[in-house]
Amino acid sequence: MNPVHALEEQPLGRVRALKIEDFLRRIVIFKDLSEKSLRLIANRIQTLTVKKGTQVICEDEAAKGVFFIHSGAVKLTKQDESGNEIIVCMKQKGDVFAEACLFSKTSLMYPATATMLQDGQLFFLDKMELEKGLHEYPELAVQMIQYMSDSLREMTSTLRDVALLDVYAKTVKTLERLGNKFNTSTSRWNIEIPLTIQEFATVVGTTRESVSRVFSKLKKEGIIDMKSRKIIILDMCRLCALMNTSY
Amino acid sequence: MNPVHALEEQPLGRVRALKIEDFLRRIVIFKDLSEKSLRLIANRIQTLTVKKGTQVICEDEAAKGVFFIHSGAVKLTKQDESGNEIIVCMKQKGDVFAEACLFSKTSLMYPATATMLQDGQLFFLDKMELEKGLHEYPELAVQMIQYMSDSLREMTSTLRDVALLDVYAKTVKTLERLGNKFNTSTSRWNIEIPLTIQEFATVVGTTRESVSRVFSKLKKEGIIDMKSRKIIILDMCRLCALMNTSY
DNA sequence: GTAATTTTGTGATAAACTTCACTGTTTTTG
DNA sequence: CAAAAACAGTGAAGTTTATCACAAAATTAC
Repeated sequence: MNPVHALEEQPLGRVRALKIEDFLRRIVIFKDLSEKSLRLIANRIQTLTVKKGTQVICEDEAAKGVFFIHSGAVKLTKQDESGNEIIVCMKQKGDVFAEACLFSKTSLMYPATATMLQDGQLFFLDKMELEKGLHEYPELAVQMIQYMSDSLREMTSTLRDVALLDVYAKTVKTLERLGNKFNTSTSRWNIEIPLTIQEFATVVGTTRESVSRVFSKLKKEGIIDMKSRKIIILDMCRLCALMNTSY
Repeated sequence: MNPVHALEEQPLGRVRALKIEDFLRRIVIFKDLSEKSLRLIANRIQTLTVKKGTQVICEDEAAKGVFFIHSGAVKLTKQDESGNEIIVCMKQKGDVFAEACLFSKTSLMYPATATMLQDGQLFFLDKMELEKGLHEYPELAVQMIQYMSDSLREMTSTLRDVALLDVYAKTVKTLERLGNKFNTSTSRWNIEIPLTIQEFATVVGTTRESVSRVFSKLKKEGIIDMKSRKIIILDMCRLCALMNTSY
């Protein structure tokens, strides 16, 4: 029933015995936690190895706990009654998800469905354990508030874009946003996450055909390119310029 | 420059001298705070009396602090470059707003514009003071996390609706949502906040004309009514039923 | 490496929604 | 309470976007 139990739990190879704390340090909300507190939390953490396409949690399932991404990427989606989907957020290494279930009295369910976009490893922490931790370690609570502040901020901006912009502008803005978030030091602006046009369209909140048409234009102008499910932004300057001009 | 300073500060009549703590208790995040902690926070609180239509904060203004609503209602809006507006959230007595500026390193600006929908009184707390409080009082931090969890949850649902539903369904859902949130004990499902159709349309994320057409239908069917800027939901059952049928 | 499967591109058509224009109604203001 | 201002209703026209259909390309699986 619960996907978490269905997932293969694996001790991070030989590394686990060494120091799971070192991995937790890379999670944004744990970065400033004291050694001692971190060790106590590390004891409660479960490690999960998950393949691309696996649905980690489902939006109508009882919320058991919170996830941290050690590697890989995750899309958070919601559906309407007819099964249409929107990606409300994408998360990557260092991020937290399902945090909206903390202390929630509004609902005992997860707020969204989470699906792996790449193979990766997740840390899982039981809701009650994390809640206890937040009570006991103010540094942790502060980090969580900071993380949630940023999430709220990002989401209000997304809401504005989805509600007010036309397909062309939304697509360009999404490209810019993802290019800024999911690049690596070696690839300055590429979106280092495998995304089909279909999936990209559900981030934008439109159809694959509409996105395909916009992409065709941008490719012709030499602004973007696609190689093996990854979007390459060839000219970020010109891409940004598109948003400020009336096209 | 800063609206906060431009607002009339007024000592809540003769009441201030008595106990501002009693008023703070009605703010959701302070409800379980210890007497002592609450008293310390109360000392830092500024009280503001604000008229309907006043813009309390602006989305491109440096974030000075967080607001709590003692009475009245507030709309939080964002705009795109062309000046089109969307209401990302509506808040009422007991609620907090501008909380997304806490600890934020992403931006030093407020995340949205806040405008009074009714005359009311607000409490203002400097960002740094509240951050200090969150470090010192774990109960407060926990309440804040809970509040933010609920906000995140609500916002992801809003995003789904705005992105996936058609105007008719969005309008009906918005009616239902506001009816559940802004009623009073005496009026079971009415929206006890003065809203023009124009404003309602910016909550839904569409034009006033479109909402007007939907409202016309719903009035004709005896499901809703409007009296002096307030929406009356005559038949909540039938309204909800509309969302589950293919109309 | 080839077949099977999935994904994509694009024209044509249809539907939904916005915009415009204007009249009528309600609310506010002095 | 009357005049002014703001807001609302509605048809018609125009635009944008979704949907459909199908061929082509890319990716995955064996």
